[in-house]
Amino acid sequence: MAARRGPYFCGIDAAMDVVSGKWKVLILWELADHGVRRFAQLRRGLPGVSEKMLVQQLRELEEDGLVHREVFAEVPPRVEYALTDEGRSLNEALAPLGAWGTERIRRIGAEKVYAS
Amino acid sequence: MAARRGPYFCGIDAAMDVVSGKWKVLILWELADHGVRRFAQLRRGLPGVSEKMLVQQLRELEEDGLVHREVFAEVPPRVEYALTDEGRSLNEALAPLGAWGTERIRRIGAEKVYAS
DNA sequence: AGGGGTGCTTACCGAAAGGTGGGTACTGCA
DNA sequence: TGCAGTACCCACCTTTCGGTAAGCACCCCT
Repeated sequence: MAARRGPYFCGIDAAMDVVSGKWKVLILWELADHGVRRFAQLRRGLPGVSEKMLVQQLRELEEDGLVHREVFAEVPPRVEYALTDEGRSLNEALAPLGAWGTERIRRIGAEKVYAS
Repeated sequence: MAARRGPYFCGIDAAMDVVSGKWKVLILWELADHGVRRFAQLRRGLPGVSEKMLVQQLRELEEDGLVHREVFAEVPPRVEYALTDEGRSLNEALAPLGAWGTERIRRIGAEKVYAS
């Protein structure tokens, strides 16, 4: 990921920078839905994601301050992911876009196949 | 561009599909700002965009029904671009995201360099 | 006659994104 | 004994994205 972080043309540009990545918004969505999630739970919640991609996107979201990562020194290892305040506010800002997309799916008839 | 158009996990997924592309949201923004724009006007309004990319992104936005393209059989040729109703509604859905991005820019201090 | 503007198209190329398949160190269960 | 689960990391490879440069067909201005 290109790690731009500015300079930006405008706000949307900045937001898109942080949110671009095949799984980012889906991860945000999943975390907003369930609160705290473990790695394997996210993996199961996002059908089709590879482990590499999931790690990568989570790390980037963490770097950008949207996701909080907490490691428990246990065996077997446990790592929990949750949204930060900024992540939650981003999700709220994404909500209208999600609604628009849902409307669009309805219009063009592209059904979702995966259970949420 | 991968031309997915479904199946989607959810609304955001669908919206992101339509909006992903380096210049798409900027084009939408520009058209929302000025109403009708000609090719060269858009080009000048988006510093750094190449002609190829601008054509490509405009065509995709047109295919997705967000932008209306009207060709006038004149010489020199004239082509006008404008948002469709769906494009306008997408822009409205993007507004909160834009606001979030602006807030974020303020927080992390990544200044925009280009005049809007 | 030459340069610039109009709105594109095509070919090529490098970089980046994303997928595949392996390995790790440890435990619990059968 | 051997397989599954935990949460990753690594090297490699392919696909896609986006940029560069050129051409086109016609016009106007100087």
